[in-house]
Amino acid sequence: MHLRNVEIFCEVVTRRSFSKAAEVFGVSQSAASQAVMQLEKRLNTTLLDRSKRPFELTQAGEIYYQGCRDLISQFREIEDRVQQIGNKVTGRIRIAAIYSVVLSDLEQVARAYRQAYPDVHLNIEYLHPSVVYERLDEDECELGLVSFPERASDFQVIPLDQEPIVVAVPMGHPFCDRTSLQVKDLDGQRFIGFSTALRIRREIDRWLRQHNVSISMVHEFDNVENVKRDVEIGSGISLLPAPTLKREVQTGTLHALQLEDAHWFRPIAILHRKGRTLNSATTRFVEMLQASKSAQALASGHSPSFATHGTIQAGSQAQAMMDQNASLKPVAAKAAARSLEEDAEKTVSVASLTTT
Amino acid sequence: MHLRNVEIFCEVVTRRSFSKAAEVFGVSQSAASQAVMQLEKRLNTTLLDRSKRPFELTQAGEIYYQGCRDLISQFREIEDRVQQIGNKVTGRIRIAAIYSVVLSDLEQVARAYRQAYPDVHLNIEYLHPSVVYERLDEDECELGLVSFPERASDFQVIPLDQEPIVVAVPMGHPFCDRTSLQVKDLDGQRFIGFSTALRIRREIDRWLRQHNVSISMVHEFDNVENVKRDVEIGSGISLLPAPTLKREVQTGTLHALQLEDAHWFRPIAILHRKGRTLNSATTRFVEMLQASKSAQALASGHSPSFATHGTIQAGSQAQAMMDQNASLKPVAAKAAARSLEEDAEKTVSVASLTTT
DNA sequence: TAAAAATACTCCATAGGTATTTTAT
DNA sequence: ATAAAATACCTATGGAGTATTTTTA
Repeated sequence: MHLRNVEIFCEVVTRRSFSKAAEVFGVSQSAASQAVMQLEKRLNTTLLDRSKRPFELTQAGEIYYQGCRDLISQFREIEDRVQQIGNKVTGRIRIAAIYSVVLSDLEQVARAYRQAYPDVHLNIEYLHPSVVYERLDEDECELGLVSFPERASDFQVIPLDQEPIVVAVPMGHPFCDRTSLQVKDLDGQRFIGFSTALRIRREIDRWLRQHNVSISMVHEFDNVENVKRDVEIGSGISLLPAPTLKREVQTGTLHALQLEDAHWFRPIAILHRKGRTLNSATTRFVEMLQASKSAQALASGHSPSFATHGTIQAGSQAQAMMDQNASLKPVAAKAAARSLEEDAEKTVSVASLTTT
Repeated sequence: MHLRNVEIFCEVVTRRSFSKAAEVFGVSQSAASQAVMQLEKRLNTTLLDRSKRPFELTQAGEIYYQGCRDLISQFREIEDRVQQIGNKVTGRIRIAAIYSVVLSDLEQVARAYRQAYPDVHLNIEYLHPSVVYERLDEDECELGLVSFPERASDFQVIPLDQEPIVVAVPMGHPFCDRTSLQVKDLDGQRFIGFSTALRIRREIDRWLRQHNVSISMVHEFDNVENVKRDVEIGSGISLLPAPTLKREVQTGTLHALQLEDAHWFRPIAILHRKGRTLNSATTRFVEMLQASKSAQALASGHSPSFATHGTIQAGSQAQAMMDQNASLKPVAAKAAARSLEEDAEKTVSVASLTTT
């Protein structure tokens, strides 16, 4: 009996889907189906009630699932402990990130990480904030990447970044001539914003209120991509975290303006369950993320948290912020090279934890 | 990665031998070797230091073994819980019995059990008493069968039987004419006995002393088979538990005589670790063992513990005691038949827990 | 030298893929 | 009608056996 079948079963159950689970493990839907059927054959029981869609767990399935979930994570922990002796990094990291975490950033770190630790199965999913918290709650991911982290008692919060909030304006907008604005300039503008369900919207509302600025919210979206598209077609302007505008500024489809007299930031943080000790693979990923942020800060000549200290930079700072990522690549690449050398000294072929 | 490989690895470690472990799992030595090597390949580590004989665990191997041992028993427990829903009995029972537990008895129950629960992997080993306790201590067996159970605080003691002690005499011995003896008749006899390391020897010594009978111990052995052989060739007589003489009396190579004025018994008990809750397979086995004893008692017209109540039977009681087993067969067979029917109603092929 | 484990080589079972059918909404 | 899961079928991998070599005490 393959332990992998048990893993697949658990994934099938948590995802309530064979195909989704199959995807996670990089196998065909057929394989996932067969894996579960094999378990059922071995136990001579039916674990899932397939007469419903989505399927339901049978009593046996419930017991099996509850038991095996723990078991598998225990097993992973043992394997991790063994690997630590040889300073090897293997295992699995599942990351649940909010949509608006700058993809290029995270993906760049991920690429570097995969190169540095090819034996780690790294999986990143971009989800709605509430789903990210769900995933963490259900122990279905090792790390969560969120903005405005809620300080729930059972999550460990690791601050990662403070993203400056800048003004996004469409090309051709009167503001385009300027490189920075005052908050009062925003008064009376047509705004594209986030839906009130999102924390960032509530923060922005609060900030504007504090500055006695009133805007007219013409459109609301629950994700940053739609906001940007709407700004691009001239529906209005918006307040957005600088890094989320990187691509649009580079391609010249949007203009970003710094606010001179506001120190508004979107805090980004890494979350993980307090109960579960992070395996070394995950620890390394966190370190790499933090390192990439420090490198960015260094390159742009300020600490990531400079704003909280009130230092105000002059000139086209918003622009500089958006170019931060340029510095990441060499740093990550170096880390990757070093680690690969280390591995090469000891071994040629390294079996992957989850694919063998 | 097969979970079975982990099981094999653990067995290899506890037995400190690939071949022994292979035997336990009913596979070739080669397979056991390959199983461990596969784990090592997956972990990309060496778990065993094979440059020593017997091999030693590496640091990694130690960690892996310690972790997996628990894990596997947890996994078994989960599977057992799942099976209990369908009233199915699967799993593994490893029994460590002392040499002198009447083989025919235990083996008959085992045969009936295997028929009743074909999906249980039942393994019985006959060992020196001290090794039985070791096995229990190391959690390397589910049940121990011993005589004169030590009441260690971490073992649960289930009394199973009280075997009457009878006098074994060779054919042609003066006692052969008689059907029973008095204790005083033993005075001055040449005796074949157990080595003083065995509890039964110390008990017999004590009994004889209490009756002011002195014998001359001419030979000592640490197992009952040698004692019997020595009595057969006329070296002397002996005091032995009645059931151990069954075969010899039937084949007429030895004579067994009851003692009229002594109520000497060898208590047989089942032991198991208090920590570990018995799985249902093991519980059933215990029940079947107890049932077989009750059936014997019924057939021979007395309760197994009758002697403790002082009832003395007349006539060739020793003979009757030795025929007890005759009644076991039908009872066990019936139980087997019933259970097979039950299973047949639900399923045709049942995968074995440990062989799939 | 003897016993135990590793290895070479082989065969067969089966895991898992693709393509298709079945099933539940 | 559609999306998802089960199934049929096929292939390639690898699990496990026998026979042999290697290794350690």
